[in-house]
Amino acid sequence: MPAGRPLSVDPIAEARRQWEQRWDGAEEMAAATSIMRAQQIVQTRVEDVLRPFDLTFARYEALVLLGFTRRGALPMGKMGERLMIHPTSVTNIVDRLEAQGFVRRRPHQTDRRTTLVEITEGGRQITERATKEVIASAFGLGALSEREVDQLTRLLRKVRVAVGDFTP
Amino acid sequence: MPAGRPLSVDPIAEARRQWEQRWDGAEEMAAATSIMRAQQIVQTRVEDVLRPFDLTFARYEALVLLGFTRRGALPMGKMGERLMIHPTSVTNIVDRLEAQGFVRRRPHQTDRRTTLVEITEGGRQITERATKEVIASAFGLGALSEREVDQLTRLLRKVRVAVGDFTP
DNA sequence: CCAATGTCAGGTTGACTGATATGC
DNA sequence: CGCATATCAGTCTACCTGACATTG
Repeated sequence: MPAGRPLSVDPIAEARRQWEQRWDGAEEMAAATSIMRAQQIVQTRVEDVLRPFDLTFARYEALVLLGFTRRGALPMGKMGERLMIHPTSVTNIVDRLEAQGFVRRRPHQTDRRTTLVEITEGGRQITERATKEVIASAFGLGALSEREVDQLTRLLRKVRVAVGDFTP
Repeated sequence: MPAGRPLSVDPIAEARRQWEQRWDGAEEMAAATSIMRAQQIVQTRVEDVLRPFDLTFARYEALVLLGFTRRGALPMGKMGERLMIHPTSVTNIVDRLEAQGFVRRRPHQTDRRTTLVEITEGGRQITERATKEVIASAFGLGALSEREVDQLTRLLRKVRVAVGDFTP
């Protein structure tokens, strides 16, 4: 997964060592760099699993979200809000999912400005099949115990709260 | 920072609740999604700070890396290895940094295949100035205590080891 | 001859900005 | 009228693959 061969020393620990010789905040630098790398690991691991299904992580998340709703449908705007992505990215992602037959656009009953996105039966099926594999991959976090996984979620929740993702 | 307004409930906690009603691995899903979001937060925070310097996170990391070396120079390949990025990405990043005058390409003394990338005086200066601001931003992790920051680094190190980033 | 190094061309994804058509 | 909703065009970063020239 790394670009090259495994290094003989932890590159982040090494950077931290150098950083603290001239600057403050070496701990934050190390944590931030670790987050950047961990994201890459999770994304690569999940996308490797999703590739045979012709899905990316972003499109997979959209399908899962739609599958969670009662009617299997959401307005474009709501999707962007829940997935925390840009409105034009929603358009882009829904375009692709629709071309694959996994969702379809439907007019809203009362508000003709809004477009509803509805998951299709095919979309539901591929979500089920893909999810089995994603779970098996443990999102690339198989090295952590259940306790550590929860600890991680809890720590990162503080970061998300601080930035105003939601009102706790 | 979020795409829309803050939500009234933690979207990840909500996804976890729904996920565990039908599938296994809800804890890993929540942690993985938290990592994805945290990366976005860190990246956005740092890039906001770096924008006035006309630097991206990737280019800033390259400058910091070069500044850490004794001679202020590294072969392209080594840079990609240490930064864990693709060879063509190294070319791209060095192209831009060179156009900005922050690095320059130099031939290697003995191996004429390799290109050395050397940080310039201007590159060093902008690194110093940018770093002051980056430290002040705490990489977007200001909500965590020093202990929590280290805890985070430690947890994510396990993930990196498991994927073979380096030999511990 | 084979391996390593860096570059280039071309394709993909997703994010962003700014403008626009439509409808509340 | 202002505001919301979604789209479109165009730009950008970063990644990847495959090919290539040069050199060890």
